[in-house]
Amino acid sequence: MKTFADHLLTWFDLHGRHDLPWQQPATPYRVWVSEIMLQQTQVATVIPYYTRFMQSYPDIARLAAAPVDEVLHHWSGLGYYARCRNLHKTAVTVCEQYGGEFPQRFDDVVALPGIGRSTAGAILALSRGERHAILDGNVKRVLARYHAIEGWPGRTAVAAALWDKAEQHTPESRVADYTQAIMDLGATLCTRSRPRCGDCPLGTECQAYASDSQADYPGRKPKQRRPQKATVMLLALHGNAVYLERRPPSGIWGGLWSLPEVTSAAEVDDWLQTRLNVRAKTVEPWPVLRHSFSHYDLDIQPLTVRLSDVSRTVADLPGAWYPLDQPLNVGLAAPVSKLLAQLTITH
DNA sequence: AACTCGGGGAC
DNA sequence: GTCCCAGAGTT
Repeated sequence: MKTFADHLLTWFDLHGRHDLPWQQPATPYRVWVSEIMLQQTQVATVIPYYTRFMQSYPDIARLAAAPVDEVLHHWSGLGYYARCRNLHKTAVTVCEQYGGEFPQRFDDVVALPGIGRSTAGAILALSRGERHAILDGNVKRVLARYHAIEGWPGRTAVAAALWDKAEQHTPESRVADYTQAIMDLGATLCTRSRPRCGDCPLGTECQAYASDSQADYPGRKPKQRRPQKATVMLLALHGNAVYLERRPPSGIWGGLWSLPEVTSAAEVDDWLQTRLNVRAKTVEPWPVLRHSFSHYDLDIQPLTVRLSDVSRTVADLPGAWYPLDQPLNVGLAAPVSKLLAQLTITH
């Protein structure tokens, strides 16, 4: 009697992905970085970031030694920036507490910041072949269909049922291949829309396929309306430089550099006076830029502000002036990058 | 249990 | 436009 894993492994040898950048070699460090980048992020999006990251930080010691701002610069545009700060924090921890060798015990791995149950399992399974289950978006979809598990996986009971199945199916041998195999199946064949069930090694053992109800699994998240928010971003110009401030570590775009914000155009003069101790020579509005997050829409009103005189600017500014003609070696929020790029063009 | 955290690919 | 992606941390 061939098991779930047997079918999957046979299929994987022929049709799985064997040439992803983090598979050669699949060291704990390289797998770890890939797993963090791949959290809620598609493979095609990650690959160029991963390649650049590995060129700059070929080992964990180099990552730990780098300034967090420089690491965030490599992450800029990838989203979920807490992942990056936790990555750097973990690199420092591993170098200081584990002598630069990634820990091998599951409890030690899952205790590291940014590494949860699934990511810890993936690291140990993929890089060391240890028997641990994973439960990412691919595995959830495959197992929800195979066992016809109803309900949204975000619900605790549904997630628990899926974890149960994930543990049960994980084989004793070839764990690394199996882990890659079930992800590959979900990514290339058991896709969210139009799954290619005719080519699936699981065949009619899949309960969803057997009842032609693939589209019902996994259950959808109950949908909610996105709130609308608005802000005003100031492109405060002093000669060839623009004024940027670092955002607080928590909250949206945490730790990134961004344009200063006010709640309305009427507050611009006030802000310039209190923060920079200057007045505006000209204020020029740009077209509103809509930036959509998964949980709200943000309408950004950019204002170009030319300053009358910056010689009296207060000494201990919370931000800094960045020359527009030089590359910015810091993390920038995506819409801020867009605005600065346009600003550079129009100059 | 619900909320927060990004940006983009696929449709 | 919607949905969701190799999820985790906070409240």
